[in-house]
Amino acid sequence: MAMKFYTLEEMEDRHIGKVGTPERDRYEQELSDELHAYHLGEAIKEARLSKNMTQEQLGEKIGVQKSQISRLEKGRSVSLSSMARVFRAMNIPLSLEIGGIGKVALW
Amino acid sequence: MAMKFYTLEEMEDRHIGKVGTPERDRYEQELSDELHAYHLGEAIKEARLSKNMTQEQLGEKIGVQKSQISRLEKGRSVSLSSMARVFRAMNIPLSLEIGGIGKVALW
DNA sequence: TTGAAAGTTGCATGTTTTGGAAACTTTTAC
DNA sequence: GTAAAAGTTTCCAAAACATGCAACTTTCAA
Repeated sequence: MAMKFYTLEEMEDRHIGKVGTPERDRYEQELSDELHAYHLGEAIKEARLSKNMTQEQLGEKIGVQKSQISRLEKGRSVSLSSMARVFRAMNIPLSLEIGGIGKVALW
Repeated sequence: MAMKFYTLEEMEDRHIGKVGTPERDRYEQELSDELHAYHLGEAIKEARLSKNMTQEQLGEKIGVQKSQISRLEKGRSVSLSSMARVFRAMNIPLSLEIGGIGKVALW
């Protein structure tokens, strides 16, 4: 008995919605959010290591436990506040760059 | 009867904690978060206007009501996801610039 | 001045983040 | 190979966010 196979795109179209619909945009947004959270976490870690700190030390600095730092570095959707707090503690400049508009310092 | 007056700094020291303590740092962090949220809101608005869109149109684009856009522009601590979603909808590049580390594209 | 369009706010509610504790796992130095 | 240090994960409660909806206010053009 022959079986029909689908491409990832076909499945996404069928189950999430066609490209261009708000639902689909939302889905792709979430996907990329995770990717970015990942990168952000990496960045935090890189920064921390560049300052020769352990998660615990960084945690102390901003008043949270090391587990919290671990979570941030693991990058499960890090908030702007967290980012700002962490980089500020390390005295590393952090800003948002908005194409054609300008930069917004985050701390 | 004479009355003692205090400077803002004195009050902050007394009621929130001396500068340098985690509590105090947290407090000042929150203060600046608000400031930034404000700027971020402004930035969203500026971007939206630069694209000649109403809050309602932008809302439609990302699948939320105009009230939501209003709130974002009013800027009560906007999340990274929101920022990304909004600027992405307007096709405006958005990235985080981390001093000495690099840039992280947010969408 | 008035009606429509644009923007803001209160309320209710579901979701996401935050954070501490403590257990568990991985890495590192002897 | 062991013990300590560093990092991760789970459990769970509290705070912060996101949102729709509907009423309200402001802005603006005719």
